[in-house]
Amino acid sequence: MASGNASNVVSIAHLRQSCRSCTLRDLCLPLGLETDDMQKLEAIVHTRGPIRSGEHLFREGDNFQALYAVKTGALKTYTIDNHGREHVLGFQIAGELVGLDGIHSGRNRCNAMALQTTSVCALPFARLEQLSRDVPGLQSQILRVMSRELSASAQLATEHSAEERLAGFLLSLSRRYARRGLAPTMLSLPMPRRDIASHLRLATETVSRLFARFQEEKIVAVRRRDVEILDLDALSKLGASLDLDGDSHGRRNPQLR
Amino acid sequence: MASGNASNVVSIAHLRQSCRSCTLRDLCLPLGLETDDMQKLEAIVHTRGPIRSGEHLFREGDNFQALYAVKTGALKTYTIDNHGREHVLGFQIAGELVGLDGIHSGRNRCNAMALQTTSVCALPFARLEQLSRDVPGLQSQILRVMSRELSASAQLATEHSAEERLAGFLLSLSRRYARRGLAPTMLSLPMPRRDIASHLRLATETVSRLFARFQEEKIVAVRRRDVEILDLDALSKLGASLDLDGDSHGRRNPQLR
DNA sequence: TTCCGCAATTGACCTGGATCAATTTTGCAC
DNA sequence: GTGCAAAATTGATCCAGGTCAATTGCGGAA
Repeated sequence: MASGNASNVVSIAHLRQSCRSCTLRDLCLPLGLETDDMQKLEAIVHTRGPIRSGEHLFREGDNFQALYAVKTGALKTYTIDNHGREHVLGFQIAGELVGLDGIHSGRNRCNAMALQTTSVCALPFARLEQLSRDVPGLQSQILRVMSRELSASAQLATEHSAEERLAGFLLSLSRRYARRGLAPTMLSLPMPRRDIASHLRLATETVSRLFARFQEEKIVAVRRRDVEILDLDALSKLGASLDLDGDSHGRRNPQLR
Repeated sequence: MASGNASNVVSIAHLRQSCRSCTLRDLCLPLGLETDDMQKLEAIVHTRGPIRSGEHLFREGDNFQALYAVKTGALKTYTIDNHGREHVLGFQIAGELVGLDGIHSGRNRCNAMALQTTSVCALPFARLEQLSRDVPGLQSQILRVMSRELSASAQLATEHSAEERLAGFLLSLSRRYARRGLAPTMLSLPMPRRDIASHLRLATETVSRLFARFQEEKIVAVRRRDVEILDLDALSKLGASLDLDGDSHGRRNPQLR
Protein backbone atom coordinates (compact mmCIF):
# COMPACT_ATOMS: atom_id res chain seq x y z
CA MET A 1 0.00 0.00 0.00
CA ALA A 2 2.87 2.32 0.92
CA SER A 3 4.65 3.41 -2.19
CA GLY A 4 4.55 3.00 -5.94
CA ASN A 5 7.70 1.10 -6.83
CA ALA A 6 9.58 1.30 -10.12
CA SER A 7 7.50 -1.29 -11.96
CA ASN A 8 4.46 0.54 -10.77
CA VAL A 9 4.58 3.58 -12.97
CA VAL A 10 0.88 3.11 -13.51
CA SER A 11 0.70 6.87 -13.78
CA ILE A 12 -1.84 8.27 -11.43
CA ALA A 13 -2.93 10.39 -14.37
CA HIS A 14 -4.22 7.22 -15.98
CA LEU A 15 -6.27 6.46 -12.94
CA ARG A 16 -8.06 9.75 -13.16
CA GLN A 17 -8.78 9.31 -16.81
CA SER A 18 -12.41 9.61 -17.75
CA CYS A 19 -14.22 7.30 -20.13
CA ARG A 20 -14.26 9.97 -22.79
CA SER A 21 -10.53 10.26 -22.92
CA CYS A 22 -9.75 6.66 -21.96
CA THR A 23 -7.61 4.83 -24.44
CA LEU A 24 -9.77 1.80 -23.77
CA ARG A 25 -13.05 3.41 -24.66
CA ASP A 26 -13.27 1.38 -27.85
CA LEU A 27 -12.67 -1.91 -26.08
CA CYS A 28 -14.67 -1.39 -23.00
CA LEU A 29 -18.32 -0.94 -22.21
CA PRO A 30 -18.65 2.60 -23.58
CA LEU A 31 -17.92 1.21 -27.03
CA GLY A 32 -20.19 2.94 -29.45
CA LEU A 33 -21.78 5.33 -26.97
CA GLU A 34 -22.38 8.97 -27.79
CA THR A 35 -20.22 11.48 -25.97
CA ASP A 36 -22.96 12.60 -23.65
CA ASP A 37 -23.96 9.04 -22.85
CA MET A 38 -20.35 8.39 -22.03
CA GLN A 39 -20.50 11.31 -19.67
CA LYS A 40 -23.40 9.67 -17.85
CA LEU A 41 -21.37 6.50 -17.56
CA GLU A 42 -18.39 8.39 -16.17
CA ALA A 43 -20.61 9.71 -13.45
CA ILE A 44 -21.09 6.27 -11.93
CA VAL A 45 -17.66 4.79 -12.60
CA HIS A 46 -14.82 5.09 -10.19
CA THR A 47 -11.25 3.96 -10.45
CA ARG A 48 -9.64 1.55 -8.08
CA GLY A 49 -6.04 0.58 -7.86
CA PRO A 50 -3.30 -0.13 -7.95
CA ILE A 51 -3.87 -3.70 -6.93
CA ARG A 52 -0.55 -5.42 -6.64
CA SER A 53 0.32 -8.83 -7.99
CA GLY A 54 -1.22 -11.49 -5.81
CA GLU A 55 -3.80 -9.20 -4.24
CA HIS A 56 -7.48 -9.80 -4.77
CA LEU A 57 -10.01 -7.52 -6.36
CA PHE A 58 -12.81 -9.62 -4.95
CA ARG A 59 -13.40 -13.07 -3.60
CA GLU A 60 -15.91 -15.83 -4.11
CA GLY A 61 -18.88 -15.35 -1.84
CA ASP A 62 -18.39 -11.60 -1.49
CA ASN A 63 -21.43 -9.52 -2.00
CA PHE A 64 -21.66 -8.72 -5.68
CA GLN A 65 -21.56 -4.96 -6.03
CA ALA A 66 -19.92 -4.04 -9.26
CA LEU A 67 -18.48 -5.11 -12.55
CA TYR A 68 -14.87 -4.18 -13.10
CA ALA A 69 -13.12 -3.12 -16.26
CA VAL A 70 -9.39 -3.66 -16.32
CA LYS A 71 -7.51 -0.44 -17.14
CA THR A 72 -3.93 -1.63 -16.81
CA GLY A 73 -2.39 -4.93 -15.79
CA ALA A 74 -4.10 -8.29 -15.79
CA LEU A 75 -6.29 -10.46 -13.58
CA LYS A 76 -7.05 -14.11 -13.26
CA THR A 77 -10.36 -15.43 -12.02
CA TYR A 78 -10.50 -18.78 -10.29
CA THR A 79 -12.49 -20.94 -7.93
CA ILE A 80 -11.44 -23.37 -5.25
CA ASP A 81 -13.57 -26.48 -5.32
CA ASN A 82 -14.46 -28.32 -2.17
CA HIS A 83 -11.51 -30.65 -2.52
CA GLY A 84 -9.29 -27.59 -2.32
CA ARG A 85 -8.30 -27.68 -5.97
CA GLU A 86 -7.89 -24.39 -7.80
CA HIS A 87 -9.57 -23.94 -11.19
CA VAL A 88 -8.56 -20.94 -13.26
CA LEU A 89 -11.62 -19.72 -15.12
CA GLY A 90 -9.99 -17.04 -17.18
CA PHE A 91 -7.69 -14.09 -17.56
CA GLN A 92 -8.59 -10.53 -18.29
CA ILE A 93 -6.32 -7.88 -19.68
CA ALA A 94 -6.84 -4.16 -20.29
CA GLY A 95 -10.23 -3.35 -21.72
CA GLU A 96 -11.87 -6.51 -20.45
CA LEU A 97 -14.65 -6.97 -17.94
CA VAL A 98 -14.79 -9.16 -14.80
CA GLY A 99 -17.57 -10.13 -12.49
CA LEU A 100 -20.45 -10.86 -14.84
CA ASP A 101 -21.02 -14.24 -13.27
CA GLY A 102 -21.96 -12.66 -9.95
CA ILE A 103 -25.11 -11.00 -11.26
CA HIS A 104 -27.32 -14.01 -10.91
CA SER A 105 -26.76 -14.87 -7.28
CA GLY A 106 -25.83 -11.46 -5.95
CA ARG A 107 -22.52 -12.88 -4.82
CA ASN A 108 -19.25 -13.17 -6.61
CA ARG A 109 -18.89 -16.64 -8.00
CA CYS A 110 -15.12 -16.63 -8.25
CA ASN A 111 -11.99 -14.99 -6.95
CA ALA A 112 -10.30 -12.26 -8.97
CA MET A 113 -6.59 -11.88 -8.36
CA ALA A 114 -4.10 -9.48 -9.91
CA LEU A 115 -1.32 -11.12 -11.91
CA GLN A 116 0.53 -7.83 -12.15
CA THR A 117 0.05 -4.41 -10.68
CA THR A 118 -3.41 -3.67 -11.93
CA SER A 119 -5.93 -0.89 -11.89
CA VAL A 120 -9.60 -1.21 -12.68
CA CYS A 121 -12.73 0.84 -13.13
CA ALA A 122 -15.54 -0.18 -10.85
CA LEU A 123 -18.99 -0.08 -12.41
CA PRO A 124 -21.50 -0.32 -9.58
CA PHE A 125 -24.01 -2.75 -10.95
CA ALA A 126 -27.21 -1.32 -9.55
CA ARG A 127 -26.42 2.01 -11.08
CA LEU A 128 -25.24 0.49 -14.29
CA GLU A 129 -28.49 -1.40 -14.62
CA GLN A 130 -30.40 1.76 -13.89
CA LEU A 131 -28.41 3.75 -16.40
CA SER A 132 -28.76 1.15 -19.09
CA ARG A 133 -32.49 1.81 -19.11
CA ASP A 134 -31.90 5.32 -20.35
CA VAL A 135 -29.00 4.45 -22.58
CA PRO A 136 -30.05 1.73 -25.00
CA GLY A 137 -26.55 1.48 -26.44
CA LEU A 138 -25.26 0.57 -23.02
CA GLN A 139 -27.88 -2.10 -22.50
CA SER A 140 -27.09 -3.82 -25.76
CA GLN A 141 -23.39 -3.54 -25.16
CA ILE A 142 -23.73 -5.33 -21.83
CA LEU A 143 -25.78 -8.06 -23.44
CA ARG A 144 -23.28 -8.39 -26.26
CA VAL A 145 -20.36 -8.70 -23.88
CA MET A 146 -22.13 -11.36 -21.85
CA SER A 147 -23.13 -13.24 -24.94
CA ARG A 148 -19.57 -13.28 -26.18
CA GLU A 149 -18.31 -14.55 -22.83
CA LEU A 150 -20.90 -17.25 -23.03
CA SER A 151 -19.75 -18.51 -26.43
CA ALA A 152 -16.14 -18.39 -25.36
CA SER A 153 -16.79 -20.28 -22.18
CA ALA A 154 -18.87 -22.89 -23.98
CA GLN A 155 -16.00 -23.39 -26.42
CA LEU A 156 -13.54 -23.94 -23.64
CA ALA A 157 -15.88 -26.55 -22.19
CA THR A 158 -15.62 -28.67 -25.33
CA GLU A 159 -13.28 -31.58 -25.91
CA HIS A 160 -10.03 -30.80 -27.67
CA SER A 161 -6.48 -32.08 -27.48
CA ALA A 162 -3.90 -30.37 -25.32
CA GLU A 163 -2.24 -29.05 -28.46
CA GLU A 164 -5.44 -27.54 -29.80
CA ARG A 165 -6.19 -25.89 -26.50
CA LEU A 166 -2.79 -24.30 -26.06
CA ALA A 167 -2.76 -23.12 -29.68
CA GLY A 168 -6.27 -21.73 -29.27
CA PHE A 169 -5.24 -19.98 -26.10
CA LEU A 170 -2.25 -18.31 -27.74
CA LEU A 171 -4.37 -17.23 -30.68
CA SER A 172 -6.96 -15.79 -28.37
CA LEU A 173 -4.33 -13.84 -26.46
CA SER A 174 -2.80 -12.67 -29.70
CA ARG A 175 -6.10 -11.27 -30.90
CA ARG A 176 -6.80 -9.64 -27.58
CA TYR A 177 -3.38 -8.01 -27.55
CA ALA A 178 -3.96 -6.78 -31.08
CA ARG A 179 -7.33 -5.34 -30.11
CA ARG A 180 -5.68 -3.08 -27.62
CA GLY A 181 -3.00 -2.05 -30.07
CA LEU A 182 -0.13 -4.30 -29.06
CA ALA A 183 1.85 -6.41 -31.46
CA PRO A 184 -0.14 -9.61 -32.01
CA THR A 185 3.02 -11.65 -32.39
CA MET A 186 4.93 -10.52 -29.31
CA LEU A 187 3.08 -11.84 -26.29
CA SER A 188 4.27 -11.11 -22.85
CA LEU A 189 2.32 -13.53 -20.71
CA PRO A 190 1.21 -12.09 -17.39
CA MET A 191 0.54 -15.50 -15.86
CA PRO A 192 2.71 -18.43 -14.80
CA ARG A 193 2.56 -21.81 -16.54
CA ARG A 194 0.63 -23.20 -13.63
CA ASP A 195 -2.27 -20.89 -14.33
CA ILE A 196 -2.25 -21.51 -18.06
CA ALA A 197 -2.30 -25.21 -17.31
CA SER A 198 -5.17 -24.97 -14.87
CA HIS A 199 -7.16 -22.83 -17.27
CA LEU A 200 -6.66 -25.34 -20.07
CA ARG A 201 -7.15 -28.40 -17.85
CA LEU A 202 -3.56 -29.53 -18.33
CA ALA A 203 -0.58 -30.22 -16.12
CA THR A 204 2.07 -27.51 -16.06
CA GLU A 205 4.53 -30.04 -17.39
CA THR A 206 2.34 -30.58 -20.41
CA VAL A 207 2.19 -26.87 -21.11
CA SER A 208 5.94 -26.69 -20.83
CA ARG A 209 6.43 -29.61 -23.18
CA LEU A 210 4.00 -28.18 -25.70
CA PHE A 211 5.82 -24.87 -25.68
CA ALA A 212 9.00 -26.78 -26.27
CA ARG A 213 7.43 -28.63 -29.16
CA PHE A 214 5.92 -25.54 -30.74
CA GLN A 215 9.35 -23.97 -30.50
CA GLU A 216 10.96 -27.06 -31.99
CA GLU A 217 8.55 -26.76 -34.89
CA LYS A 218 9.40 -23.07 -35.32
CA ILE A 219 5.83 -22.02 -34.61
CA VAL A 220 6.77 -19.83 -31.66
CA ALA A 221 9.87 -18.63 -29.90
CA VAL A 222 9.48 -18.99 -26.17
CA ARG A 223 11.62 -17.40 -23.53
CA ARG A 224 9.87 -17.86 -20.19
CA ARG A 225 6.93 -15.51 -20.26
CA ASP A 226 7.81 -13.95 -23.58
CA VAL A 227 6.27 -15.73 -26.51
CA GLU A 228 6.82 -14.64 -30.07
CA ILE A 229 4.53 -16.10 -32.65
CA LEU A 230 6.66 -17.00 -35.65
CA ASP A 231 4.19 -18.91 -37.78
CA LEU A 232 0.69 -17.64 -37.28
CA ASP A 233 -0.67 -19.87 -40.04
CA ALA A 234 0.64 -23.02 -38.45
CA LEU A 235 -0.66 -21.95 -35.07
CA SER A 236 -4.04 -21.11 -36.53
CA LYS A 237 -4.18 -24.51 -38.12
CA LEU A 238 -3.58 -26.19 -34.79
CA GLY A 239 -6.01 -24.02 -32.88
CA ALA A 240 -8.63 -23.51 -35.53
CA SER A 241 -11.18 -25.88 -34.09
CA LEU A 242 -11.49 -23.68 -31.04
CA ASP A 243 -12.85 -20.15 -30.97
CA LEU A 244 -12.05 -18.86 -27.55
CA ASP A 245 -13.04 -15.30 -28.42
CA GLY A 246 -16.54 -16.04 -29.63
CA ASP A 247 -15.43 -13.89 -32.45
CA SER A 248 -16.02 -15.99 -35.48
CA HIS A 249 -12.71 -14.70 -36.79
CA GLY A 250 -12.17 -17.58 -39.12
CA ARG A 251 -15.62 -17.37 -40.68
CA ARG A 252 -15.75 -21.09 -40.23
CA ASN A 253 -18.91 -21.86 -42.08
CA PRO A 254 -18.25 -20.28 -45.42
CA GLN A 255 -21.28 -21.90 -46.97
CA LEU A 256 -23.59 -20.11 -44.60
CA ARG A 257 -22.79 -16.57 -45.20
CA MET B 1 -45.68 -32.78 -40.42
CA ALA B 2 -48.76 -34.79 -41.21
CA SER B 3 -50.22 -36.13 -38.03
CA GLY B 4 -49.69 -35.97 -34.32
CA ASN B 5 -48.84 -39.48 -33.25
CA ALA B 6 -49.61 -40.99 -29.88
CA SER B 7 -46.50 -39.73 -28.12
CA ASN B 8 -47.24 -36.34 -29.52
CA VAL B 9 -50.18 -35.34 -27.41
CA VAL B 10 -48.57 -31.97 -26.96
CA SER B 11 -52.04 -30.56 -26.71
CA ILE B 12 -52.55 -27.68 -29.05
CA ALA B 13 -54.16 -25.96 -26.11
CA HIS B 14 -50.77 -25.75 -24.53
CA LEU B 15 -49.38 -24.07 -27.57
CA ARG B 16 -51.88 -21.28 -27.34
CA GLN B 17 -51.22 -20.75 -23.70
CA SER B 18 -50.26 -17.23 -22.76
CA CYS B 19 -47.46 -16.28 -20.40
CA ARG B 20 -49.95 -15.34 -17.73
CA SER B 21 -51.48 -18.77 -17.60
CA CYS B 22 -48.37 -20.70 -18.60
CA THR B 23 -47.34 -23.33 -16.12
CA LEU B 24 -43.77 -22.30 -16.81
CA ARG B 25 -44.16 -18.66 -15.92
CA ASP B 26 -42.18 -19.16 -12.75
CA LEU B 27 -39.29 -20.81 -14.52
CA CYS B 28 -39.12 -18.74 -17.61
CA LEU B 29 -38.33 -15.14 -18.38
CA PRO B 30 -41.56 -13.66 -16.99
CA LEU B 31 -40.48 -14.80 -13.56
CA GLY B 32 -41.34 -12.10 -11.12
CA LEU B 33 -43.08 -9.81 -13.59
CA GLU B 34 -46.30 -8.02 -12.74
CA THR B 35 -49.39 -9.23 -14.54
CA ASP B 36 -49.56 -6.26 -16.85
CA ASP B 37 -45.86 -6.51 -17.67
CA MET B 38 -46.44 -10.12 -18.50
CA GLN B 39 -49.15 -9.00 -20.83
CA LYS B 40 -46.65 -6.81 -22.66
CA LEU B 41 -44.36 -9.77 -22.97
CA GLU B 42 -47.12 -11.95 -24.35
CA ALA B 43 -47.65 -9.42 -27.06
CA ILE B 44 -44.28 -10.09 -28.61
CA VAL B 45 -43.98 -13.81 -27.96
CA HIS B 46 -45.23 -16.41 -30.37
CA THR B 47 -45.35 -20.14 -30.11
CA ARG B 48 -43.60 -22.44 -32.50
CA GLY B 49 -43.91 -26.16 -32.74
CA PRO B 50 -44.13 -28.99 -32.65
CA ILE B 51 -40.57 -29.62 -33.70
CA ARG B 52 -40.06 -33.34 -34.00
CA SER B 53 -37.13 -35.27 -32.67
CA GLY B 54 -34.11 -34.72 -34.88
CA GLU B 55 -35.41 -31.50 -36.41
CA HIS B 56 -33.62 -28.23 -35.88
CA LEU B 57 -34.94 -25.09 -34.28
CA PHE B 58 -32.03 -23.12 -35.68
CA ARG B 59 -28.60 -23.73 -37.05
CA GLU B 60 -25.17 -22.28 -36.55
CA GLY B 61 -24.63 -19.31 -38.79
CA ASP B 62 -28.33 -18.52 -39.13
CA ASN B 63 -29.28 -14.96 -38.62
CA PHE B 64 -29.96 -14.49 -34.94
CA GLN B 65 -33.53 -13.33 -34.57
CA ALA B 66 -34.93 -14.60 -31.35
CA LEU B 67 -34.38 -16.32 -28.07
CA TYR B 68 -36.45 -19.43 -27.51
CA ALA B 69 -38.02 -20.75 -24.35
CA VAL B 70 -38.75 -24.46 -24.31
CA LYS B 71 -42.40 -25.15 -23.46
CA THR B 72 -42.46 -28.92 -23.81
CA GLY B 73 -39.87 -31.46 -24.85
CA ALA B 74 -36.13 -30.98 -24.88
CA LEU B 75 -33.37 -29.62 -27.09
CA LYS B 76 -29.68 -30.09 -27.42
CA THR B 77 -27.33 -27.41 -28.66
CA TYR B 78 -24.12 -28.37 -30.41
CA THR B 79 -21.43 -27.20 -32.77
CA ILE B 80 -19.49 -29.00 -35.45
CA ASP B 81 -15.83 -28.02 -35.38
CA ASN B 82 -13.80 -27.77 -38.53
CA HIS B 83 -12.61 -31.34 -38.19
CA GLY B 84 -16.22 -32.42 -38.40
CA ARG B 85 -16.45 -33.39 -34.74
CA GLU B 86 -19.69 -32.69 -32.91
CA HIS B 87 -19.56 -30.97 -29.52
CA VAL B 88 -22.72 -30.94 -27.44
CA LEU B 89 -22.84 -27.64 -25.57
CA GLY B 90 -25.91 -28.31 -23.51
CA PHE B 91 -29.46 -29.51 -23.12
CA GLN B 92 -32.52 -27.48 -22.37
CA ILE B 93 -35.77 -28.75 -20.96
CA ALA B 94 -39.10 -27.04 -20.33
CA GLY B 95 -38.75 -23.57 -18.90
CA GLU B 96 -35.21 -23.05 -20.17
CA LEU B 97 -33.87 -20.58 -22.68
CA VAL B 98 -31.78 -21.16 -25.81
CA GLY B 99 -29.95 -18.84 -28.15
CA LEU B 100 -28.31 -16.38 -25.79
CA ASP B 101 -24.93 -16.95 -27.37
CA GLY B 102 -26.13 -15.55 -30.67
CA ILE B 103 -26.64 -12.02 -29.37
CA HIS B 104 -23.08 -10.93 -29.72
CA SER B 105 -22.45 -11.74 -33.34
CA GLY B 106 -25.98 -11.46 -34.66
CA ARG B 107 -25.74 -15.07 -35.82
CA ASN B 108 -26.55 -18.25 -34.04
CA ARG B 109 -23.37 -19.74 -32.67
CA CYS B 110 -24.65 -23.29 -32.42
CA ASN B 111 -27.23 -25.71 -33.71
CA ALA B 112 -30.36 -26.40 -31.69
CA MET B 113 -31.96 -29.78 -32.31
CA ALA B 114 -35.04 -31.34 -30.76
CA LEU B 115 -34.40 -34.53 -28.77
CA GLN B 116 -38.13 -35.20 -28.52
CA THR B 117 -41.19 -33.60 -29.96
CA THR B 118 -40.74 -30.09 -28.70
CA SER B 119 -42.51 -26.77 -28.73
CA VAL B 120 -41.01 -23.42 -27.93
CA CYS B 121 -41.90 -19.79 -27.45
CA ALA B 122 -40.02 -17.46 -29.74
CA LEU B 123 -38.97 -14.19 -28.16
CA PRO B 124 -37.92 -11.87 -31.00
CA PHE B 125 -34.78 -10.32 -29.62
CA ALA B 126 -35.08 -6.81 -31.01
CA ARG B 127 -38.50 -6.46 -29.47
CA LEU B 128 -37.43 -8.09 -26.26
CA GLU B 129 -34.57 -5.65 -25.94
CA GLN B 130 -36.93 -2.80 -26.65
CA LEU B 131 -39.45 -4.03 -24.13
CA SER B 132 -36.85 -4.57 -21.44
CA ARG B 133 -36.24 -0.83 -21.41
CA ASP B 134 -39.77 -0.24 -20.16
CA VAL B 135 -39.88 -3.28 -17.94
CA PRO B 136 -36.96 -3.20 -15.53
CA GLY B 137 -37.84 -6.58 -14.10
CA LEU B 138 -37.45 -8.09 -17.53
CA GLN B 139 -34.07 -6.50 -18.06
CA SER B 140 -32.70 -7.83 -14.82
CA GLN B 141 -34.20 -11.23 -15.43
CA ILE B 142 -32.40 -11.48 -18.77
CA LEU B 143 -29.14 -10.47 -17.16
CA ARG B 144 -29.65 -12.95 -14.37
CA VAL B 145 -30.32 -15.79 -16.74
CA MET B 146 -27.23 -14.99 -18.79
CA SER B 147 -25.14 -14.68 -15.70
CA ARG B 148 -26.25 -18.06 -14.47
CA GLU B 149 -25.48 -19.66 -17.83
CA LEU B 150 -22.07 -18.11 -17.63
CA SER B 151 -21.29 -19.62 -14.23
CA ALA B 152 -22.57 -22.98 -15.31
CA SER B 153 -20.58 -22.99 -18.51
CA ALA B 154 -17.44 -21.89 -16.70
CA GLN B 155 -17.92 -24.76 -14.28
CA LEU B 156 -18.20 -27.27 -17.08
CA ALA B 157 -14.97 -25.92 -18.52
CA THR B 158 -13.05 -26.88 -15.39
CA GLU B 159 -11.06 -30.03 -14.82
CA HIS B 160 -12.88 -32.84 -13.06
CA SER B 161 -12.84 -36.60 -13.26
CA ALA B 162 -15.31 -38.46 -15.41
CA GLU B 163 -17.09 -39.60 -12.28
CA GLU B 164 -17.47 -36.09 -10.92
CA ARG B 165 -18.78 -34.82 -14.23
CA LEU B 166 -21.40 -37.51 -14.66
CA ALA B 167 -22.52 -37.16 -11.05
CA GLY B 168 -22.69 -33.39 -11.46
CA PHE B 169 -24.69 -33.79 -14.62
CA LEU B 170 -27.25 -36.07 -12.98
CA LEU B 171 -27.55 -33.71 -10.03
CA SER B 172 -28.06 -30.79 -12.33
CA LEU B 173 -30.77 -32.65 -14.22
CA SER B 174 -32.39 -33.69 -10.99
CA ARG B 175 -32.61 -30.12 -9.79
CA ARG B 176 -33.90 -28.91 -13.10
CA TYR B 177 -36.57 -31.61 -13.11
CA ALA B 178 -37.54 -30.66 -9.58
CA ARG B 179 -37.79 -27.00 -10.54
CA ARG B 180 -40.48 -27.83 -13.02
CA GLY B 181 -42.31 -30.00 -10.56
CA LEU B 182 -41.15 -33.46 -11.60
CA ALA B 183 -39.81 -36.03 -9.22
CA PRO B 184 -36.14 -35.23 -8.69
CA THR B 185 -35.25 -38.87 -8.33
CA MET B 186 -36.95 -40.28 -11.40
CA LEU B 187 -35.11 -38.96 -14.40
CA SER B 188 -36.21 -39.82 -17.86
CA LEU B 189 -33.28 -38.77 -19.99
CA PRO B 190 -34.28 -37.25 -23.28
CA MET B 191 -30.85 -37.74 -24.83
CA PRO B 192 -28.80 -40.75 -25.92
CA ARG B 193 -25.56 -41.74 -24.20
CA ARG B 194 -23.63 -40.36 -27.11
CA ASP B 195 -24.84 -36.84 -26.38
CA ILE B 196 -24.24 -37.07 -22.66
CA ALA B 197 -20.74 -38.26 -23.43
CA SER B 198 -20.03 -35.46 -25.86
CA HIS B 199 -21.38 -32.88 -23.45
CA LEU B 200 -19.16 -34.18 -20.66
CA ARG B 201 -16.14 -34.73 -22.91
CA LEU B 202 -16.25 -38.49 -22.44
CA ALA B 203 -16.55 -41.54 -24.63
CA THR B 204 -19.99 -43.13 -24.70
CA GLU B 205 -18.40 -46.29 -23.38
CA THR B 206 -17.17 -44.40 -20.35
CA VAL B 207 -20.62 -43.03 -19.64
CA SER B 208 -22.02 -46.51 -19.93
CA ARG B 209 -19.42 -47.95 -17.57
CA LEU B 210 -19.97 -45.18 -15.06
CA PHE B 211 -23.70 -45.81 -15.07
CA ALA B 212 -22.94 -49.47 -14.49
CA ARG B 213 -20.66 -48.58 -11.61
CA PHE B 214 -23.10 -46.16 -10.00
CA GLN B 215 -25.69 -48.87 -10.27
CA GLU B 216 -23.30 -51.42 -8.79
CA GLU B 217 -22.79 -49.05 -5.87
CA LYS B 218 -26.55 -48.65 -5.45
CA ILE B 219 -26.36 -44.94 -6.15
CA VAL B 220 -28.74 -45.09 -9.07
CA ALA B 221 -30.92 -47.63 -10.84
CA VAL B 222 -30.45 -47.35 -14.57
CA ARG B 223 -32.63 -48.83 -17.22
CA ARG B 224 -31.69 -47.35 -20.56
CA ARG B 225 -32.94 -43.80 -20.46
CA ASP B 226 -34.68 -44.13 -17.14
CA VAL B 227 -32.50 -43.26 -14.21
CA GLU B 228 -33.68 -43.44 -10.67
CA ILE B 229 -31.52 -41.75 -8.07
CA LEU B 230 -31.37 -44.07 -5.07
CA ASP B 231 -28.76 -42.37 -2.97
CA LEU B 232 -28.81 -38.64 -3.44
CA ASP B 233 -26.25 -38.09 -0.69
CA ALA B 234 -23.72 -40.38 -2.28
CA LEU B 235 -24.31 -38.78 -5.66
CA SER B 236 -23.98 -35.31 -4.19
CA LYS B 237 -20.72 -36.30 -2.61
CA LEU B 238 -19.34 -37.41 -5.94
CA GLY B 239 -20.59 -34.40 -7.85
CA ALA B 240 -20.21 -31.77 -5.18
CA SER B 241 -17.13 -30.15 -6.62
CA LEU B 242 -19.11 -29.14 -9.68
CA ASP B 243 -22.01 -26.69 -9.73
CA LEU B 244 -23.50 -27.00 -13.15
CA ASP B 245 -26.52 -24.90 -12.29
CA GLY B 246 -24.67 -21.85 -11.06
CA ASP B 247 -27.11 -22.20 -8.25
CA SER B 248 -24.92 -22.37 -5.21
CA HIS B 249 -27.35 -24.98 -3.89
CA GLY B 250 -24.84 -26.40 -1.49
CA ARG B 251 -23.86 -23.03 -0.03
CA ARG B 252 -20.34 -24.24 -0.36
CA ASN B 253 -18.51 -21.49 1.42
CA PRO B 254 -20.13 -21.58 4.81
CA GLN B 255 -17.43 -19.42 6.34
CA LEU B 256 -18.38 -16.52 4.12
CA ARG B 257 -21.56 -14.67 4.95
C1' DT C 1 -43.42 -63.10 -34.90
C1' DT C 2 -39.39 -62.22 -36.98
C1' DC C 3 -36.24 -59.14 -38.88
C1' DC C 4 -33.74 -54.97 -38.96
C1' DG C 5 -30.95 -51.40 -37.18
C1' DC C 6 -29.55 -48.55 -33.80
C1' DA C 7 -28.50 -47.81 -28.75
C1' DA C 8 -26.21 -49.56 -25.11
C1' DT C 9 -23.21 -52.57 -22.84
C1' DT C 10 -19.07 -55.17 -22.05
C1' DG C 11 -14.31 -56.67 -22.64
C1' DA C 12 -9.39 -56.22 -24.21
C1' DC C 13 -6.06 -53.23 -25.20
C1' DC C 14 -3.72 -48.73 -25.95
C1' DT C 15 -2.27 -43.93 -25.37
C1' DG C 16 -2.28 -38.87 -24.27
C1' DG C 17 -1.39 -36.59 -20.77
C1' DA C 18 -0.83 -36.98 -15.61
C1' DT C 19 2.24 -37.86 -11.94
C1' DC C 20 6.55 -38.28 -9.77
C1' DA C 21 11.19 -36.95 -9.51
C1' DA C 22 15.23 -34.50 -10.52
C1' DT C 23 17.62 -30.77 -12.41
C1' DT C 24 18.12 -25.99 -14.26
C1' DT C 25 16.95 -21.18 -14.41
C1' DT C 26 15.74 -16.98 -12.67
C1' DG C 27 14.35 -13.30 -9.73
C1' DC C 28 15.09 -11.28 -5.57
C1' DA C 29 16.59 -10.22 -0.68
C1' DC C 30 20.60 -9.25 1.60
C1' DG D 1 28.11 -10.71 -5.74
C1' DT D 2 25.63 -15.13 -2.73
C1' DG D 3 21.84 -17.76 -1.17
C1' DC D 4 17.34 -19.17 -1.58
C1' DA D 5 12.82 -20.21 -3.15
C1' DA D 6 9.73 -20.31 -6.71
C1' DA D 7 9.14 -21.23 -11.76
C1' DA D 8 10.21 -23.81 -15.51
C1' DT D 9 12.08 -27.60 -17.89
C1' DT D 10 13.11 -32.42 -18.74
C1' DG D 11 12.97 -37.40 -18.11
C1' DA D 12 10.81 -41.81 -16.55
C1' DT D 13 6.84 -44.07 -15.42
C1' DC D 14 1.89 -44.71 -14.78
C1' DC D 15 -3.08 -44.72 -15.39
C1' DA D 16 -7.85 -42.75 -16.43
C1' DG D 17 -10.20 -42.86 -19.93
C1' DG D 18 -10.12 -43.57 -25.01
C1' DT D 19 -10.35 -46.80 -28.93
C1' DC D 20 -11.51 -50.99 -31.12
C1' DA D 21 -14.32 -54.89 -31.37
C1' DA D 22 -18.00 -57.90 -30.28
C1' DT D 23 -22.30 -58.82 -28.11
C1' DT D 24 -26.74 -57.85 -26.36
C1' DG D 25 -30.84 -55.48 -25.88
C1' DC D 26 -34.92 -53.30 -27.79
C1' DG D 27 -38.32 -50.64 -30.49
C1' DG D 28 -40.49 -50.34 -34.82
C1' DA D 29 -42.06 -52.13 -39.49
C1' DA D 30 -44.46 -55.48 -42.06
